[in-house]
Amino acid sequence: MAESTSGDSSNSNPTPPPAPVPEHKSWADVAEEEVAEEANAASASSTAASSLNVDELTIDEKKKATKFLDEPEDSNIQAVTSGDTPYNSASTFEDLNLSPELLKGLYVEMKFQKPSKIQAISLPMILNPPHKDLIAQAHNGSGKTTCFVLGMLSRVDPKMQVPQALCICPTRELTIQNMEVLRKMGKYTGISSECAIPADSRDALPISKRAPIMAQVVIGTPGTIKKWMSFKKLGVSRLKILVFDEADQMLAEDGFKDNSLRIMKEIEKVNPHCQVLLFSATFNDTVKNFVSRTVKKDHNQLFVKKEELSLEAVKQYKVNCPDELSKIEVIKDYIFEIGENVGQTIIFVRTRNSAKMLHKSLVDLGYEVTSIQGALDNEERDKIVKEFRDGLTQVLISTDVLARGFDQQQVNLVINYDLPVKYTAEYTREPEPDYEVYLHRVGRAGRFGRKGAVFNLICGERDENLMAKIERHFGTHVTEVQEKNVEDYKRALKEAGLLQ
DNA sequence: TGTCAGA
Repeated sequence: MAESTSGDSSNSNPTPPPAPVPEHKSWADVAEEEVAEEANAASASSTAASSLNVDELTIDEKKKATKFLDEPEDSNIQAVTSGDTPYNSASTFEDLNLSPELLKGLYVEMKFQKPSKIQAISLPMILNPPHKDLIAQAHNGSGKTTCFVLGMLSRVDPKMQVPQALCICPTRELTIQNMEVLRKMGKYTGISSECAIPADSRDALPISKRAPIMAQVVIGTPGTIKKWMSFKKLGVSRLKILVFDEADQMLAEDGFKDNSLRIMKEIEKVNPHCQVLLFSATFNDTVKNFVSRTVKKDHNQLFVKKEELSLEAVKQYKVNCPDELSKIEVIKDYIFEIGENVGQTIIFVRTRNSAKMLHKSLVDLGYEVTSIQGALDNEERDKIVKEFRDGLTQVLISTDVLARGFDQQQVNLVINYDLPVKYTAEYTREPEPDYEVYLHRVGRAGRFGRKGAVFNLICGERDENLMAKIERHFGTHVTEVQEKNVEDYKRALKEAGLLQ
């Protein structure tokens, strides 16, 4: 059984006996506290975690009193490192032995000054030999992308024109977004890259007639990557680093598990030392347990408590609506009316069809909105996202295609037209909220510590229960806004910092 | 049900 520095690896004492926990915990406090939890969770199945030693990473909080780029200073990230490889957190990008070209990209193109907290901790683990696998959880909008993009760019040997880094994302949109970051950051490196997503239908060449991929970095969606690999157009024998963005979804039973595992195994077969990075803002216990068995045994991991994940920057509200129609009225007569100038808005719906219907309803009422969902043509999807990014549209209706990762700083308002629900085969049971999706949706607002608000439109007892469970899960209170009370909405938006 | 694809 585990040896851990928390001193107690038995199940009998899940909470160490510390004094009353102060509001602002020091790193070490949390590390110890959580290690015990971790050990317990892991003990159920004898996983890798059970043989981990815990190094409390030496971060002198006081020395680092200056604010990190984007994360709450007191955010607690629990690090578990395997073996005895010591890692020092990086207080500057210079600490990381990056090439001058990469540094230039970071400072000039990205306009970064210093690593965010997750970057400071994870980058040494990613970049330093022996290049262990890493499972990393970090808050929404905290700079996860930079971590793995930097990892990929810095591992590529510029002299070899073959794929050396591969990143797999759940959606086309996230692939494109990540590629834009990579190209910007790697602008001065000369590293080549290619998106593995379905091409525009017109200039699509059959895969069998395509030249093999030479690009050094490939980012794409699972279907296309699998296809390219099976047609031997994407060689993986020289891969040094494999990244799963939104890893919990990529490895979830009802997500992309099969595809992801197939790709991972294929790579492992020819290339057992390829470093694997798993990044997400969320890892529920089931997935957490599974992924830690999926990667190599001596992996490192970073986790955040779920209570800490709900961004304080984003205020959460709920509106009880007597029926579906009144949801539309709430949106147009109150939220749109009062929140006219608060920035861009994303309205999340559960199904493709409701995206279409709500779009039509709002357009019929004279509002300029667009909508996106997976049934649209790829060209159409790209166009709608571009228009939204360019600020040509203010309101975007979306299924959960955009729930994760979509980074648009002007989005200050998120409306949950439908609450996210976990799909369960046993529909006899009462529905469970999808906590992870909820958190990801909320995270579309308040990017990089900006202000934001989310309105949850509740209809009926079922929704009330779901909402209550969400509140309980994250340990937060979601303020109710009276359906037809203008002042309530105003107060909410003021409180969120979106209204004078 | 939604996310990826393709028979």
